Amino acid sequence: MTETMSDSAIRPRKEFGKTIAADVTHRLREEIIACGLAPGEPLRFDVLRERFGVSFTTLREALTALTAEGLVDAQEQRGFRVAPVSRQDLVEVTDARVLIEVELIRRAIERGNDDWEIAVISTLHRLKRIEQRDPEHPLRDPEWNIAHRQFHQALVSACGSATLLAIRAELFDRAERYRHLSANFRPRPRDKAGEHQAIMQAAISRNPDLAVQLIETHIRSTADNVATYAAHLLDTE
Amino acid sequence: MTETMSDSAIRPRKEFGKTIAADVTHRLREEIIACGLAPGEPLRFDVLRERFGVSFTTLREALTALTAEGLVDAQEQRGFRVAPVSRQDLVEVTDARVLIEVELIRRAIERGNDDWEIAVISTLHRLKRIEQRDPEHPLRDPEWNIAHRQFHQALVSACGSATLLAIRAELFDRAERYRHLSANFRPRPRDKAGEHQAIMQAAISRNPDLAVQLIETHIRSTADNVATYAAHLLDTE
DNA sequence: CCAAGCCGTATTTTCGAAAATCATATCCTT
DNA sequence: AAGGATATGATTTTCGAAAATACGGCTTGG
Repeated sequence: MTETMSDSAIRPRKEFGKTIAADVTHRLREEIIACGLAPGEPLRFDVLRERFGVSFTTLREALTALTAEGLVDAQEQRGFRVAPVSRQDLVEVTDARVLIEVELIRRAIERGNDDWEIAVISTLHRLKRIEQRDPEHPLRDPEWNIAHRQFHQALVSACGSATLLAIRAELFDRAERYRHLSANFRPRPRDKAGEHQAIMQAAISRNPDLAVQLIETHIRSTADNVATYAAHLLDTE
Repeated sequence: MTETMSDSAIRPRKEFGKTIAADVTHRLREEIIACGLAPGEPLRFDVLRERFGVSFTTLREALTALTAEGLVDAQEQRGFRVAPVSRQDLVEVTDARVLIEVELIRRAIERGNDDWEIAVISTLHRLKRIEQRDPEHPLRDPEWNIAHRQFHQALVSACGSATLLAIRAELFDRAERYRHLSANFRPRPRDKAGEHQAIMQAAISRNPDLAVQLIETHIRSTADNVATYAAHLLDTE
């Protein structure tokens, strides 16, 4: 009876109705995206078992799921490692994102209703609010990352295709890892707040061509930034 | 010493260097695509364990991988089932395929070299050869399915993006399942051989606009066929 | 000195039993 | 008799031990 849903003493909280494997998958994904586990780093079972407090099999399931998402690299019979990064991969992910996101923003603008507009506006509002706390290093703030993800998610959420949304989400995660990779070396962030604001306005005022152009620029210039400031990490691999 | 690599007496062959889990994933994928396991059907461990001769954990890993591919549906704490089919899902998969495949065929035509042309021509040749064996029911011939997959794969293989190729392959598999779903009810196949031939010629003669148009028609008319002849299976779910 | 094969160790992969969770039928209470 | 709690059986989920496989150093023969 003293057991509420969040006896978050230490680790072993686990949301109701969810499997431990799904929980570990989620936590591992976050760590890899945040580059707490470096690209190319071997993922040894002993170490992970210690860190997450679960058994071999459960870990294996999580690693298999992340392999399908492109965040982990399975080397059969020789274990897993964090998916390596490369300039080529960055280019591919960026291109794929542009292709898909551009299409989805068009569909969303065409189909979005009141709820969609409200979601776009409110997620941007929260993002800006959080941004004010530390305008210099937003990427270091986990809450900013969540809010940022949710804003971009909201923008395309009305596109009408769960299939394409799932693919988009996967590519977004892979791109976010590259952003984190370069975050420590980037001198100062460019005017992201302004860009997000402009995208929101183009979307809400139902101007698909402008929105598409802004989104494409947003994605490509972020990738260019990564390629510049993480160059030393991309060429060695 | 009598043990060569293919002592394919019964089941337990396993390619060198591969894990059992990867093998089971592959076999399960094929069965689901061929609708040997019906859409929506519960995937009980006891049954699968019997059928594939592996343990709980190995099965779980395979099911997790297929869940990420959209062929299996995980219901946390309540097991797995074959991903259900629906008209909506068919439309989404078709749309996504057109979006991506159209882009990839353009890139492949622009970048393809001699090896690419040879691959396209030879995979089509093999497909036609196999097709002659049973022109009425090609889908029932596993070899035709493989050859068909390889021809479409070859067409886009020179696109230069492993990322997009992986996404394309996933969508192709999901679409192929729908084709098998309606195969038993389709009166007679339309002129697929001719369509493939035309696509090949447009690609090799480096006519991207024509190739794109043919591919889009090819994909959409296949989907329309499915929607028509598997209607009773799509509306009930 | 080098190459090739071999052995011991480190690590992954697989298994089946045990724990956790869900679904169903049963039994109270009102 | 209806509604709700509870026990029971079926099924999934998790675990750690055991088997399989890869890695690295060592020896041996040329």
